[in-house]
This record gives sequence, C-alpha cells and structure tokens, in this order.
Amino acid sequence: MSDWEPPIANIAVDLVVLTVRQDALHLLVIERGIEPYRGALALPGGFVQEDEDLPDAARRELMEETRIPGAPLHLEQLRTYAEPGRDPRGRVISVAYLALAPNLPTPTGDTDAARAFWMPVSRLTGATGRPLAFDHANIVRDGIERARSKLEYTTLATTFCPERFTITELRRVYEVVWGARLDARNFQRKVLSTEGFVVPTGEIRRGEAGRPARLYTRGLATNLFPPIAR
Amino acid sequence: MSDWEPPIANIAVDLVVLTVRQDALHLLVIERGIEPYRGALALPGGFVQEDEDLPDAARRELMEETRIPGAPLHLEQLRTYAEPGRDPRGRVISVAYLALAPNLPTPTGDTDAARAFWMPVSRLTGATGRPLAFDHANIVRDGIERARSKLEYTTLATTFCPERFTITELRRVYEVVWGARLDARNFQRKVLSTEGFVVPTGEIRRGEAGRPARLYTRGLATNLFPPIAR
DNA sequence: TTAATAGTGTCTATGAGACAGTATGCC
DNA sequence: GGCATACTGTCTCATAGACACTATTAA
Repeated sequence: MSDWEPPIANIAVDLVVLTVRQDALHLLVIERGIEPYRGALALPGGFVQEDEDLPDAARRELMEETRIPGAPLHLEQLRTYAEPGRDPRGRVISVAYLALAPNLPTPTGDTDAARAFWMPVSRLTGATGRPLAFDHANIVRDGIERARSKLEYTTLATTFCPERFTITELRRVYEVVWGARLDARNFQRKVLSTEGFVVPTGEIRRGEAGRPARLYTRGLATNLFPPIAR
Repeated sequence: MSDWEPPIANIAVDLVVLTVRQDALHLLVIERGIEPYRGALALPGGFVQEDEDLPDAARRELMEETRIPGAPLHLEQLRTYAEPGRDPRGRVISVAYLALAPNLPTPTGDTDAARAFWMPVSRLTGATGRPLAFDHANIVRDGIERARSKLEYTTLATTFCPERFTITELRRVYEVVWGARLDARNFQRKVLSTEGFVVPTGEIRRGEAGRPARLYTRGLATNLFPPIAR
C-alpha cells in the first residue's frame, strides 16, 4: 500500500429495494428532481456522510427519500460500482445495497429532490420501460439476479411476506420473482419438510373463497438444503 | 441523491489471492515495510488512481507488489469494507477482490514498501498465526468462504489447477479448500458426467508411481448443476 | 511380485417432478 | 349443490453416497 494521497472520489450508496405487490415484482424508484438526469427515474440513494457506516447511510437515505415506516426486513451489500465516468459530475463510487421488503404502503416521500414510488420491474426491463439514470439499470439487473438466486438456497422469500402468511402466498413470491409456475403440491411438500423454513401458528385465514388456509410465520432457518430448483 | 459534496474518503483495493500448493490452501500476503502496521502481514493492495477502474487497480497492485508473471485466472469483486476507523490514517473505503490462481512461483516482489510471499491459511486462522493488519482478517475470512461456496456450484476449482491436470489433482483442490475428504470414485463419476467441466486431452501422465493418469483441460462450462456437496 | 495410484461397476436411499384425489370453506 | 381453493398421497426417475473390484505402471 503506497503513501497517503488526497481522496479522489465521492462515496455513495444506492438501494435496490424489491417487494411483491399485486402479483408482480416491484422496485422502489425515485423521480429525480435535480440535475443531472432531472426527471429521470433512479434508485434511492445518496452520498455517505463523514464517519457514517454504509448500512446506516443506506437506511438513512431510504427513510429520507421514501418515508416508509419500518425498516426493510433484509438489507445486504450487493456490489460496488466505480467505473470512471458513471456520474457526469465527477468520480463517484457507489456501493449498492439490496433490500427486500413485504408489501409496504406507497411511499410518501416527496422532497424537492425526489419523488418515490413503486414500479413493476416489467416496466423497467422491457423495451417500453423508462430508462434509469446513471448505470442504475445494471445495478437493478444485478440486484434482481441476486434476489432470484438467493430464493433458491435461502429462506429469504419469507421477507417478502407479511408477518403471517399462507403457503400459497409464499409460493406466489417464488412464482413472481422467478417468473415461473411452481407445482403447488410439490412446493407444499418441500416447504413443510424443510425444518425451520416456516412455523405453523395454528391460525386459519378465512373469509376468502375456497378452503381456509393455515397461517405460518418465518422459521429460524436461513439456508435451504437441498435448494429449490428454479 | 443530495447535492455535490467534497470527497470524504480514499478508495483502495485489497486482494485475497488464493492458491493451492503443497496440498494446502495458501494466501498471498505482504509484510508491510511502512507505517501503519509496519512489519505486520497484510493483503496486497493500494489506492485507486484517478480515472482508474477497480479491476485495473487490482491487477496493477498485484503486479507492483508481487511481480508474479501472468495474471491470475480468476478475479472477481468480493465485498466493500468501509467501516469508519478501519484505517488509522483516516477514512479508507476498500473494495476487496478475490483472485484464484494455480500454483505460481514464489513472488519476487520486494519493494521498499512490502515483501510478498505465500502463507498457508492454516497459519493465519489458527491461534498461533500472525495477526493481519487493518480488518484484513475479516476480508480473508470472507474471501475463503466465497471460494469454498463457489467450488460447490461453479467450475472454479479448475482455476487452481495448471493448464493440464488429472482428476485426482482436481479432487485435491476440493479437499484442500474444503478441508474434507471426498470419495475418489464418486468424484470421478460426478466430474466426468458434468458436461463441459473438463475436457480430455488424450495425453497421459507417466513417470510417477501407480497407474498413469489421463490429463484434462478446463471445459467451457462455468456452472455446476447439480452442485457438488461440501 | 509388490506397492501405489487410476479407473469402472453396483447397490440403495433420498428426493424432485409429474400427477390424482380428498377436504373445507363460501355462494 | 357447485365452485374455488387448500391440502394429502402415489409413482417414477435421477442421482448422491457408500462400497469392491480391476487396470496399469514403477520399483
């Protein structure tokens, strides 16, 4: 390691916040109110403050820009994006975080800098979608891919669910995130035979059409072995 | 994203370079020749230069500090470490990279700043090991864990092997990295039945005791499905 | 001939995937 | 009763894991 030199870059955090609502995978985006990319869609995020740790900065930016009560259930570091030229203002190194949350209310964050809302990812990846600012499209792609693969071998799917959920709701999470159909019977067997994936509450959800469903909570297990095939 | 502010931190890259030699997993370390942590062991790395991309910085530092001819076969971003206080000189954000290499010659890098050499990881993790500078012990732990899990579901083990290798050599890589015995017969069957993992060269290695072994090269496959259980 | 390593074959238990039927609510 | 959804059960095929034998060299 060479001698001490003056800092060359700003440090930012950007968040890929995913949720499942209305049977579709949604991403939390902001509409930028300032230059550069004014009016474009972007990920929530911002510069890290002095003596501020990165997860703290991520949570702070999320609160400031979205005003969503209650932190997301899962927050993990995704990757760092540092290509020179990725920000027209100068060199910015962005540490991206991936957050998974249950179906939260529509954010009310509406500062002068940004307006936040949920956007179906299908309207971002397709050709008809609005482009994202900076290199955020790459970050989103990486975040979604991380989420998809983590559903295979971890119990993270439950973080998309409310406190109490049915097996069918859990399966819908998989189907929506993966964009594929799963056999309800095999899925049921797999989930219930995996120790610590879900815990029965004894409660029953009634009121909807069809046979009432048992309600479960998240179990203590974090890893799935064997994994669930995509 | 808020308004532009002055940079608050330096950007560094640090490398976890792993190899298998003498039937043991080895880490490339440097002995620091300058303060702080002068005389302590540390990971190769250094500050990122203006307009320099991170992978380029990683390769440059590796060359400068180790003078090992030929780049490592695999280089991937590991994680970013940014906790305030991790460097006594001031705030430094370090983007760690994981590199896997075949059994390379002992590095000749011996600048005034650092002296580089291979160290068995068993002498770093145990209680008898020399401590590493900064938070590099955490980085090494994360790097080794990444390597271990990637052997399960990717063909990365071949990057620890020379250009031509035997199935037994490949199995040794798994055994050394995982610290566990594998059944030679089941391993053979698994590797050869996975399309594109290894490609037979038709050559035979003779001269050693026992029946001569067939030589293989890396195949085109990158992922293993189903994975190899640890 | 013996030692040492390379490679092949067989059996079994487990689990994924495909599929049919039963249970229990609301209308 | 009819419909919709929840849940249980069965069969088959693939494969991981355990284990024994044969093949081919050097000393």
